Amino acid sequence: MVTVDLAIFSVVDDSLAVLLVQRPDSPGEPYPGSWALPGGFIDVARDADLVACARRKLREKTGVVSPYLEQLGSWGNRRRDPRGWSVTHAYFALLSSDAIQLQAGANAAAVRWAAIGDDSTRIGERLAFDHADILAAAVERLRNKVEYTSLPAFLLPVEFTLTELQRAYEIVMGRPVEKSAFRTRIDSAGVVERLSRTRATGSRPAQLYRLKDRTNPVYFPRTFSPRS
Amino acid sequence: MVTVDLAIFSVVDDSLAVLLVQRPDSPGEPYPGSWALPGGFIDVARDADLVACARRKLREKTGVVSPYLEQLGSWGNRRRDPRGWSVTHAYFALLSSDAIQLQAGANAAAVRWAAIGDDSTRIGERLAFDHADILAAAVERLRNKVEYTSLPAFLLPVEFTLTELQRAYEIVMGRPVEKSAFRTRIDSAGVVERLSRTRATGSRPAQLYRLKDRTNPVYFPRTFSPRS
DNA sequence: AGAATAGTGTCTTTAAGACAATATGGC
DNA sequence: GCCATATTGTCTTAAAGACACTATTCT
Repeated sequence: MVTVDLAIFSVVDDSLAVLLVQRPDSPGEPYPGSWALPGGFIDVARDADLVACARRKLREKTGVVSPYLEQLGSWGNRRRDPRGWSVTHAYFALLSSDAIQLQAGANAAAVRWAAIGDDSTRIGERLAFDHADILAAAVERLRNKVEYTSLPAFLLPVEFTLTELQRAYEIVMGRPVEKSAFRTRIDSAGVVERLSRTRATGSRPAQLYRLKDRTNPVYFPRTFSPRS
Repeated sequence: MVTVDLAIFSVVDDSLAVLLVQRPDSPGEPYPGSWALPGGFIDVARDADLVACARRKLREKTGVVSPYLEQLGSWGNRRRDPRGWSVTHAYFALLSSDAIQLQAGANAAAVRWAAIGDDSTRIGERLAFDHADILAAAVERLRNKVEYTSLPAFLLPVEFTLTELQRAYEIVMGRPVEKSAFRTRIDSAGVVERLSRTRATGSRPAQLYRLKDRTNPVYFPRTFSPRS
Protein backbone atom coordinates (compact mmCIF):
# COMPACT_ATOMS: atom_id res chain seq x y z
CA MET A 1 0.00 0.00 0.00
CA VAL A 2 1.94 2.98 -1.28
CA THR A 3 0.44 6.44 -1.61
CA VAL A 4 1.47 10.03 -2.31
CA ASP A 5 0.05 12.88 -0.23
CA LEU A 6 0.30 16.62 -0.77
CA ALA A 7 0.46 19.63 1.50
CA ILE A 8 -0.60 22.38 -0.87
CA PHE A 9 -0.03 25.85 0.56
CA SER A 10 -1.27 29.19 -0.57
CA VAL A 11 -2.09 32.58 0.87
CA VAL A 12 -5.84 32.94 1.32
CA ASP A 13 -7.43 35.93 3.05
CA ASP A 14 -4.05 37.25 4.07
CA SER A 15 -3.05 34.09 5.88
CA LEU A 16 -1.24 30.87 5.11
CA ALA A 17 -3.63 28.08 4.20
CA VAL A 18 -3.43 24.43 3.29
CA LEU A 19 -5.76 22.57 0.96
CA LEU A 20 -7.87 19.84 2.54
CA VAL A 21 -10.21 17.30 0.96
CA GLN A 22 -12.97 15.35 2.59
CA ARG A 23 -12.70 11.55 2.70
CA PRO A 24 -15.49 9.67 0.94
CA ASP A 25 -18.27 8.02 2.93
CA SER A 26 -18.17 4.76 0.97
CA PRO A 27 -18.14 1.60 3.09
CA GLY A 28 -14.70 0.11 3.52
CA GLU A 29 -12.99 3.47 3.19
CA PRO A 30 -11.04 4.47 6.31
CA TYR A 31 -11.80 7.78 8.03
CA PRO A 32 -15.11 8.41 6.21
CA GLY A 33 -16.04 12.07 6.16
CA SER A 34 -12.78 13.20 7.77
CA TRP A 35 -10.69 15.97 6.30
CA ALA A 36 -7.37 14.92 4.88
CA LEU A 37 -4.48 16.06 2.74
CA PRO A 38 -5.13 15.38 -0.93
CA GLY A 39 -3.41 12.27 -2.20
CA GLY A 40 -3.90 8.66 -3.12
CA PHE A 41 -2.43 5.54 -4.53
CA ILE A 42 0.30 5.52 -7.14
CA ASP A 43 -0.97 4.51 -10.55
CA VAL A 44 1.90 2.40 -11.83
CA ALA A 45 0.43 2.50 -15.33
CA ARG A 46 0.17 6.30 -15.52
CA ASP A 47 2.81 7.65 -13.14
CA ALA A 48 6.37 7.44 -14.41
CA ASP A 49 7.75 8.28 -10.97
CA LEU A 50 6.80 9.71 -7.60
CA VAL A 51 6.98 13.34 -8.64
CA ALA A 52 4.81 12.64 -11.67
CA CYS A 53 2.26 11.10 -9.34
CA ALA A 54 2.36 14.16 -7.08
CA ARG A 55 2.01 16.50 -10.07
CA ARG A 56 -0.95 14.53 -11.35
CA LYS A 57 -2.79 14.73 -8.04
CA LEU A 58 -2.03 18.42 -7.76
CA ARG A 59 -3.37 19.00 -11.25
CA GLU A 60 -6.50 17.00 -10.53
CA LYS A 61 -7.26 18.99 -7.40
CA THR A 62 -6.23 22.50 -8.37
CA GLY A 63 -5.71 22.62 -12.10
CA VAL A 64 -2.24 24.03 -11.46
CA VAL A 65 0.42 22.59 -13.71
CA SER A 66 3.78 23.95 -12.60
CA PRO A 67 3.93 24.99 -8.98
CA TYR A 68 6.85 24.89 -6.63
CA LEU A 69 6.97 21.25 -5.55
CA GLU A 70 9.33 19.71 -3.05
CA GLN A 71 9.56 16.29 -1.51
CA LEU A 72 8.87 16.44 2.19
CA GLY A 73 9.54 12.90 3.37
CA SER A 74 7.88 9.59 3.81
CA TRP A 75 5.79 8.11 6.56
CA GLY A 76 5.39 4.38 6.93
CA ASN A 77 4.30 2.11 9.74
CA ARG A 78 1.69 -0.47 10.57
CA ARG A 79 -0.63 1.82 12.51
CA ARG A 80 -1.28 4.78 10.23
CA ASP A 81 -3.84 2.97 8.08
CA PRO A 82 -6.30 0.56 9.73
CA ARG A 83 -5.95 -1.70 6.71
CA GLY A 84 -2.33 -2.53 7.60
CA TRP A 85 1.30 -1.55 6.94
CA SER A 86 1.28 1.42 4.58
CA VAL A 87 3.66 4.05 3.32
CA THR A 88 3.05 7.51 1.98
CA HIS A 89 5.37 9.87 0.18
CA ALA A 90 4.59 13.44 1.13
CA TYR A 91 5.24 16.48 -1.05
CA PHE A 92 4.58 20.09 -0.39
CA ALA A 93 3.56 22.62 -2.99
CA LEU A 94 3.42 26.40 -3.01
CA LEU A 95 1.12 28.22 -5.37
CA SER A 96 -0.66 31.47 -5.96
CA SER A 97 -4.29 31.26 -4.97
CA ASP A 98 -5.38 33.23 -8.02
CA ALA A 99 -4.12 30.44 -10.29
CA ILE A 100 -6.31 27.81 -8.70
CA GLN A 101 -9.46 26.17 -9.94
CA LEU A 102 -10.65 24.04 -7.04
CA GLN A 103 -12.07 20.76 -8.17
CA ALA A 104 -13.85 18.20 -6.06
CA GLY A 105 -12.71 14.89 -7.47
CA ALA A 106 -14.23 11.46 -7.64
CA ASN A 107 -12.55 10.42 -4.44
CA ALA A 108 -13.14 13.64 -2.53
CA ALA A 109 -16.56 14.89 -1.58
CA ALA A 110 -15.39 18.42 -0.91
CA VAL A 111 -12.34 20.64 -0.99
CA ARG A 112 -11.48 23.64 1.13
CA TRP A 113 -8.70 25.85 2.41
CA ALA A 114 -7.81 25.64 6.10
CA ALA A 115 -5.89 28.50 7.66
CA ILE A 116 -2.66 27.71 9.47
CA GLY A 117 -2.53 29.45 12.84
CA ASP A 118 0.19 32.03 13.31
CA ASP A 119 1.27 30.57 16.58
CA SER A 120 1.08 26.86 15.96
CA THR A 121 1.20 24.28 13.25
CA ARG A 122 -2.16 22.89 14.31
CA ILE A 123 -5.23 22.88 12.17
CA GLY A 124 -8.52 23.05 14.03
CA GLU A 125 -9.78 19.64 13.00
CA ARG A 126 -8.50 16.11 13.39
CA LEU A 127 -7.13 14.99 10.07
CA ALA A 128 -7.36 11.46 8.71
CA PHE A 129 -4.50 8.98 9.03
CA ASP A 130 -1.31 10.67 10.29
CA HIS A 131 -1.95 13.70 8.14
CA ALA A 132 -1.70 16.00 11.14
CA ASP A 133 1.91 14.87 11.57
CA ILE A 134 2.64 15.31 7.89
CA LEU A 135 1.08 18.76 7.86
CA ALA A 136 3.04 19.76 10.95
CA ALA A 137 6.25 18.63 9.25
CA ALA A 138 5.34 20.56 6.11
CA VAL A 139 4.63 23.76 8.03
CA GLU A 140 7.83 23.31 9.99
CA ARG A 141 9.85 22.82 6.80
CA LEU A 142 8.24 25.87 5.23
CA ARG A 143 8.75 28.06 8.29
CA ASN A 144 12.38 26.98 8.53
CA LYS A 145 13.14 27.58 4.88
CA VAL A 146 11.46 30.97 4.81
CA GLU A 147 14.28 32.22 6.99
CA TYR A 148 16.94 31.70 4.34
CA THR A 149 15.22 31.13 0.98
CA SER A 150 12.95 32.89 -1.48
CA LEU A 151 10.15 30.33 -1.07
CA PRO A 152 7.35 32.85 -0.28
CA ALA A 153 7.73 34.23 -3.80
CA PHE A 154 6.11 31.05 -5.07
CA LEU A 155 2.96 31.92 -3.14
CA LEU A 156 2.49 35.01 -5.30
CA PRO A 157 1.25 35.51 -8.84
CA VAL A 158 3.87 35.84 -11.56
CA GLU A 159 4.06 39.63 -11.21
CA PHE A 160 4.26 41.20 -7.79
CA THR A 161 5.51 44.23 -5.90
CA LEU A 162 8.18 44.13 -3.23
CA THR A 163 5.61 45.07 -0.62
CA GLU A 164 3.53 42.07 -1.61
CA LEU A 165 6.58 39.85 -1.43
CA GLN A 166 7.42 41.22 1.98
CA ARG A 167 3.84 40.58 3.10
CA ALA A 168 4.13 36.96 1.95
CA TYR A 169 7.23 36.57 4.08
CA GLU A 170 5.47 38.10 7.06
CA ILE A 171 2.48 35.82 6.66
CA VAL A 172 4.61 32.71 6.57
CA MET A 173 6.96 33.82 9.33
CA GLY A 174 4.21 35.17 11.54
CA ARG A 175 6.18 38.26 12.42
CA PRO A 176 6.90 41.67 10.87
CA VAL A 177 9.89 42.19 8.61
CA GLU A 178 11.97 45.34 8.40
CA LYS A 179 11.40 46.95 5.03
CA SER A 180 14.82 48.34 4.25
CA ALA A 181 16.79 45.24 5.20
CA PHE A 182 14.29 43.10 3.34
CA ARG A 183 14.77 45.01 0.11
CA THR A 184 18.55 44.97 0.24
CA ARG A 185 18.40 41.26 0.91
CA ILE A 186 16.15 40.52 -2.03
CA ASP A 187 18.04 42.86 -4.28
CA SER A 188 21.57 41.73 -3.53
CA ALA A 189 20.59 38.08 -3.87
CA GLY A 190 19.29 38.74 -7.38
CA VAL A 191 15.96 37.06 -6.69
CA VAL A 192 13.79 39.25 -8.89
CA GLU A 193 13.93 41.24 -12.07
CA ARG A 194 12.29 44.61 -12.50
CA LEU A 195 9.46 44.94 -14.98
CA SER A 196 8.66 48.12 -16.81
CA ARG A 197 5.17 48.40 -15.40
CA THR A 198 3.92 49.50 -12.00
CA ARG A 199 0.85 48.69 -9.96
CA ALA A 200 -1.55 51.42 -8.86
CA THR A 201 -2.05 51.39 -5.12
CA GLY A 202 -4.08 54.51 -4.32
CA SER A 203 -0.94 56.41 -3.46
CA ARG A 204 2.51 56.11 -4.98
CA PRO A 205 2.41 53.22 -7.47
CA ALA A 206 4.62 50.24 -6.76
CA GLN A 207 7.22 48.80 -9.07
CA LEU A 208 6.34 45.37 -10.45
CA TYR A 209 8.83 42.53 -10.39
CA ARG A 210 8.94 38.88 -11.30
CA LEU A 211 11.17 35.98 -10.31
CA LYS A 212 14.32 35.53 -12.33
CA ASP A 213 13.85 31.80 -11.93
CA ARG A 214 10.35 30.38 -11.51
CA THR A 215 11.75 26.91 -10.81
CA ASN A 216 14.39 27.08 -8.12
CA PRO A 217 14.41 29.10 -4.91
CA VAL A 218 17.32 31.35 -3.99
CA TYR A 219 19.32 30.61 -0.83
CA PHE A 220 20.34 33.66 1.19
CA PRO A 221 23.69 33.80 2.98
CA ARG A 222 22.07 34.37 6.37
CA THR A 223 18.82 33.74 8.13
CA PHE A 224 16.48 36.63 8.79
CA SER A 225 16.95 37.11 12.47
CA PRO A 226 19.42 34.68 13.96
CA ARG A 227 17.71 32.31 16.37
CA SER A 228 18.88 33.52 19.78
CA MET B 1 8.36 -3.47 -3.91
CA VAL B 2 9.36 -1.15 -1.09
CA THR B 3 12.87 -0.94 0.29
CA VAL B 4 14.99 1.17 2.62
CA ASP B 5 18.53 2.18 1.64
CA LEU B 6 21.22 3.82 3.70
CA ALA B 7 24.05 6.22 2.97
CA ILE B 8 26.31 5.61 5.94
CA PHE B 9 29.07 8.21 6.22
CA SER B 10 32.17 8.26 8.30
CA VAL B 11 35.65 9.71 8.23
CA VAL B 12 38.16 7.09 7.12
CA ASP B 13 41.82 7.85 6.45
CA ASP B 14 41.19 11.55 6.83
CA SER B 15 38.49 11.70 4.19
CA LEU B 16 34.75 11.37 3.98
CA ALA B 17 33.68 7.85 3.08
CA VAL B 18 30.46 6.00 2.46
CA LEU B 19 29.77 2.37 3.23
CA LEU B 20 29.14 0.12 0.22
CA VAL B 21 28.08 -3.52 0.04
CA GLN B 22 28.45 -5.91 -2.84
CA ARG B 23 25.28 -7.33 -4.41
CA PRO B 24 24.96 -11.12 -4.29
CA ASP B 25 25.67 -13.24 -7.35
CA SER B 26 22.59 -15.43 -6.95
CA PRO B 27 20.55 -15.92 -10.12
CA GLY B 28 17.53 -13.66 -10.35
CA GLU B 29 19.15 -10.94 -8.26
CA PRO B 30 19.55 -7.65 -10.13
CA TYR B 31 23.00 -6.08 -10.48
CA PRO B 32 24.95 -9.19 -9.37
CA GLY B 33 28.39 -8.32 -8.04
CA SER B 34 27.81 -4.57 -8.25
CA TRP B 35 28.52 -2.30 -5.33
CA ALA B 36 25.47 -0.70 -3.75
CA LEU B 37 24.27 1.22 -0.73
CA PRO B 38 23.27 -1.13 2.08
CA GLY B 39 19.54 -1.66 2.32
CA GLY B 40 16.74 -4.03 1.53
CA PHE B 41 13.09 -4.82 1.85
CA ILE B 42 10.99 -3.73 4.76
CA ASP B 43 10.10 -6.59 7.07
CA VAL B 44 6.52 -5.75 7.99
CA ALA B 45 6.63 -8.32 10.77
CA ARG B 46 9.76 -6.93 12.43
CA ASP B 47 9.90 -3.26 11.50
CA ALA B 48 7.44 -1.04 13.33
CA ASP B 49 8.12 1.84 10.96
CA LEU B 50 10.56 3.11 8.35
CA VAL B 51 13.12 4.43 10.82
CA ALA B 52 13.09 1.16 12.70
CA CYS B 53 13.81 -0.60 9.44
CA ALA B 54 16.70 1.77 8.73
CA ARG B 55 18.09 1.30 12.23
CA ARG B 56 17.90 -2.47 11.90
CA LYS B 57 19.83 -2.46 8.63
CA LEU B 58 22.40 -0.10 10.06
CA ARG B 59 22.85 -2.34 13.07
CA GLU B 60 23.17 -5.44 10.91
CA LYS B 61 25.90 -3.87 8.79
CA THR B 62 27.90 -1.88 11.31
CA GLY B 63 26.86 -2.97 14.79
CA VAL B 64 26.19 0.68 15.60
CA VAL B 65 23.04 1.23 17.61
CA SER B 66 22.49 4.96 17.96
CA PRO B 67 24.03 7.03 15.19
CA TYR B 68 22.83 10.28 13.75
CA LEU B 69 20.11 9.20 11.34
CA GLU B 70 18.10 11.43 9.04
CA GLN B 71 15.59 10.72 6.33
CA LEU B 72 16.92 11.77 2.97
CA GLY B 73 14.01 11.22 0.63
CA SER B 74 12.40 8.59 -1.50
CA TRP B 75 13.03 7.41 -5.02
CA GLY B 76 10.39 5.59 -6.99
CA ASN B 77 9.80 4.85 -10.64
CA ARG B 78 9.39 1.98 -13.03
CA ARG B 79 12.98 1.94 -14.31
CA ARG B 80 15.17 1.84 -11.23
CA ASP B 81 14.69 -1.89 -10.68
CA PRO B 82 14.55 -4.24 -13.68
CA ARG B 83 11.87 -6.22 -11.87
CA GLY B 84 9.37 -3.34 -12.17
CA TRP B 85 7.96 -0.29 -10.35
CA SER B 86 9.79 0.05 -7.05
CA VAL B 87 10.28 2.57 -4.33
CA THR B 88 13.06 3.08 -1.84
CA HIS B 89 13.23 5.24 1.23
CA ALA B 90 16.73 6.60 1.69
CA TYR B 91 18.28 7.56 5.02
CA PHE B 92 21.67 8.91 5.75
CA ALA B 93 23.68 8.15 8.86
CA LEU B 94 26.77 9.71 10.39
CA LEU B 95 28.99 7.72 12.69
CA SER B 96 32.45 7.53 14.13
CA SER B 97 34.55 4.96 12.32
CA ASP B 98 36.04 3.71 15.59
CA ALA B 99 32.62 2.52 16.73
CA ILE B 100 32.10 0.28 13.75
CA GLN B 101 32.29 -3.47 13.46
CA LEU B 102 31.91 -4.15 9.76
CA GLN B 103 29.84 -7.23 9.07
CA ALA B 104 29.29 -8.92 5.77
CA GLY B 105 25.71 -10.08 5.92
CA ALA B 106 23.78 -12.88 4.29
CA ASN B 107 22.74 -10.66 1.44
CA ALA B 108 26.07 -8.90 0.94
CA ALA B 109 29.21 -10.68 -0.20
CA ALA B 110 31.50 -7.91 0.92
CA VAL B 111 31.52 -4.54 2.63
CA ARG B 112 33.89 -1.62 2.18
CA TRP B 113 34.37 2.10 2.58
CA ALA B 114 34.51 4.23 -0.55
CA ALA B 115 36.06 7.68 -0.32
CA ILE B 116 34.01 10.64 -1.51
CA GLY B 117 36.08 12.91 -3.72
CA ASP B 118 36.70 16.42 -2.48
CA ASP B 119 35.63 18.00 -5.70
CA SER B 120 32.64 15.94 -6.71
CA THR B 121 29.92 13.72 -5.35
CA ARG B 122 30.96 10.88 -7.60
CA ILE B 123 32.22 7.56 -6.42
CA GLY B 124 34.62 5.83 -8.76
CA GLU B 125 32.40 2.87 -9.54
CA ARG B 126 28.96 2.45 -11.03
CA LEU B 127 26.57 1.67 -8.26
CA ALA B 128 23.58 -0.65 -8.57
CA PHE B 129 20.06 0.67 -9.20
CA ASP B 130 19.89 4.47 -8.89
CA HIS B 131 22.17 4.42 -5.88
CA ALA B 132 24.54 6.88 -7.54
CA ASP B 133 21.70 9.42 -7.55
CA ILE B 134 20.82 8.67 -3.96
CA LEU B 135 24.42 8.96 -2.87
CA ALA B 136 24.82 12.23 -4.75
CA ALA B 137 21.74 13.58 -2.97
CA ALA B 138 23.07 12.41 0.38
CA VAL B 139 26.44 14.07 -0.17
CA GLU B 140 24.73 17.23 -1.32
CA ARG B 141 22.48 17.29 1.74
CA LEU B 142 25.46 16.72 4.00
CA ARG B 143 27.59 19.38 2.31
CA ASN B 144 24.74 21.87 2.50
CA LYS B 145 23.98 21.23 6.15
CA VAL B 146 27.60 21.38 7.20
CA GLU B 147 27.49 25.08 6.43
CA TYR B 148 24.99 25.84 9.18
CA THR B 149 24.78 22.84 11.52
CA SER B 150 26.92 20.81 13.90
CA LEU B 151 26.55 17.61 11.85
CA PRO B 152 30.29 16.84 11.52
CA ALA B 153 30.42 16.31 15.28
CA PHE B 154 28.51 13.08 14.73
CA LEU B 155 31.40 11.77 12.64
CA LEU B 156 33.64 11.87 15.71
CA PRO B 157 33.96 9.64 18.77
CA VAL B 158 32.16 10.74 21.90
CA GLU B 159 35.16 12.71 23.17
CA PHE B 160 37.06 14.99 20.84
CA THR B 161 39.19 18.12 20.70
CA LEU B 162 38.19 21.32 18.93
CA THR B 163 40.96 20.78 16.41
CA GLU B 164 39.51 17.36 15.57
CA LEU B 165 36.06 18.87 15.21
CA GLN B 166 37.44 21.57 12.94
CA ARG B 167 39.19 18.91 10.86
CA ALA B 168 35.89 17.03 10.49
CA TYR B 169 34.29 20.21 9.14
CA GLU B 170 37.16 20.73 6.72
CA ILE B 171 36.93 17.16 5.47
CA VAL B 172 33.24 17.44 4.76
CA MET B 173 33.41 20.94 3.31
CA GLY B 174 36.54 20.27 1.30
CA ARG B 175 38.09 23.58 2.23
CA PRO B 176 40.03 25.01 5.18
CA VAL B 177 38.27 26.67 8.07
CA GLU B 178 39.57 29.63 10.01
CA LYS B 179 40.42 28.53 13.54
CA SER B 180 39.43 31.57 15.55
CA ALA B 181 36.06 32.13 13.90
CA PHE B 182 35.36 28.42 14.11
CA ARG B 183 35.91 28.32 17.84
CA THR B 184 33.78 31.37 18.56
CA ARG B 185 31.04 29.86 16.45
CA ILE B 186 31.09 26.51 18.24
CA ASP B 187 31.41 28.14 21.62
CA SER B 188 28.68 30.75 21.29
CA ALA B 189 26.25 28.19 19.90
CA GLY B 190 26.74 26.01 22.95
CA VAL B 191 27.43 22.91 20.90
CA VAL B 192 29.90 21.24 23.23
CA GLU B 193 30.72 20.92 26.89
CA ARG B 194 34.22 20.92 28.27
CA LEU B 195 35.52 17.80 29.93
CA SER B 196 38.09 17.82 32.68
CA ARG B 197 40.60 15.76 30.72
CA THR B 198 42.94 16.69 27.89
CA ARG B 199 44.48 14.74 25.05
CA ALA B 200 48.26 14.50 24.64
CA THR B 201 49.35 15.64 21.20
CA GLY B 202 53.14 15.75 21.27
CA SER B 203 53.06 19.45 21.99
CA ARG B 204 50.56 21.42 24.03
CA PRO B 205 47.79 19.01 25.05
CA ALA B 206 44.31 19.73 23.75
CA GLN B 207 41.19 20.19 25.80
CA LEU B 208 38.64 17.40 25.39
CA TYR B 209 34.98 18.15 24.75
CA ARG B 210 31.81 16.22 24.08
CA LEU B 211 28.47 17.12 22.55
CA LYS B 212 25.89 18.58 24.90
CA ASP B 213 23.26 16.70 22.92
CA ARG B 214 24.19 13.47 21.15
CA THR B 215 20.78 13.31 19.45
CA ASN B 216 20.04 16.61 17.74
CA PRO B 217 22.33 18.84 15.73
CA VAL B 218 22.68 22.54 16.49
CA TYR B 219 21.65 25.08 13.86
CA PHE B 220 23.91 28.11 13.54
CA PRO B 221 22.47 31.53 12.77
CA ARG B 222 24.61 31.93 9.65
CA THR B 223 26.35 29.81 7.12
CA PHE B 224 30.12 29.50 7.17
CA SER B 225 31.06 31.56 4.21
CA PRO B 226 28.11 33.10 2.46
CA ARG B 227 27.66 31.68 -1.05
CA SER B 228 28.76 34.51 -3.29
C1' DA C 1 65.68 26.35 24.92
C1' DG C 2 63.16 25.08 20.81
C1' DA C 3 59.50 22.89 18.27
C1' DA C 4 54.85 22.25 17.61
C1' DT C 5 50.35 22.61 18.30
C1' DA C 6 46.55 24.81 21.35
C1' DG C 7 44.17 28.76 22.23
C1' DT C 8 43.21 34.08 22.19
C1' DG C 9 43.02 38.93 20.46
C1' DT C 10 42.51 42.60 17.08
C1' DC C 11 40.99 44.62 13.01
C1' DT C 12 38.21 44.37 8.91
C1' DT C 13 34.10 43.15 6.33
C1' DT C 14 29.32 41.75 5.39
C1' DA C 15 24.78 42.03 5.95
C1' DA C 16 20.98 42.60 9.09
C1' DG C 17 18.04 45.75 12.61
C1' DA C 18 16.24 50.21 13.76
C1' DC C 19 14.51 54.23 12.29
C1' DA C 20 14.35 58.41 9.75
C1' DA C 21 14.02 60.84 5.47
C1' DT C 22 12.65 61.38 0.76
C1' DA C 23 9.75 60.30 -3.58
C1' DT C 24 5.57 59.96 -6.19
C1' DG C 25 0.99 59.48 -7.83
C1' DG C 26 -4.12 60.07 -6.79
C1' DC C 27 -7.34 62.98 -4.86
C1' DG D 1 -1.16 70.83 -1.58
C1' DC D 2 -2.27 66.61 1.24
C1' DC D 3 -2.29 61.76 2.09
C1' DA D 4 -0.70 57.31 1.82
C1' DT D 5 2.36 54.26 0.49
C1' DA D 6 6.86 53.28 -2.04
C1' DT D 7 11.66 53.69 -1.85
C1' DT D 8 16.15 55.08 -0.09
C1' DG D 9 19.69 56.46 3.36
C1' DT D 10 22.20 56.48 7.83
C1' DC D 11 23.75 54.52 11.92
C1' DT D 12 24.24 50.60 14.86
C1' DT D 13 25.05 45.70 15.74
C1' DA D 14 26.23 40.66 15.25
C1' DA D 15 29.12 37.46 13.61
C1' DA D 16 32.43 35.82 10.21
C1' DG D 17 37.32 36.32 7.72
C1' DA D 18 42.19 37.34 8.03
C1' DC D 19 46.05 37.22 10.53
C1' DA D 20 48.98 37.84 14.36
C1' DC D 21 50.08 36.84 18.94
C1' DT D 22 50.38 34.19 23.33
C1' DA D 23 50.31 29.65 26.05
C1' DT D 24 51.66 25.07 27.20
C1' DT D 25 53.71 20.71 27.01
C1' DC D 26 57.22 17.50 25.17
C1' DT D 27 61.79 16.59 23.68
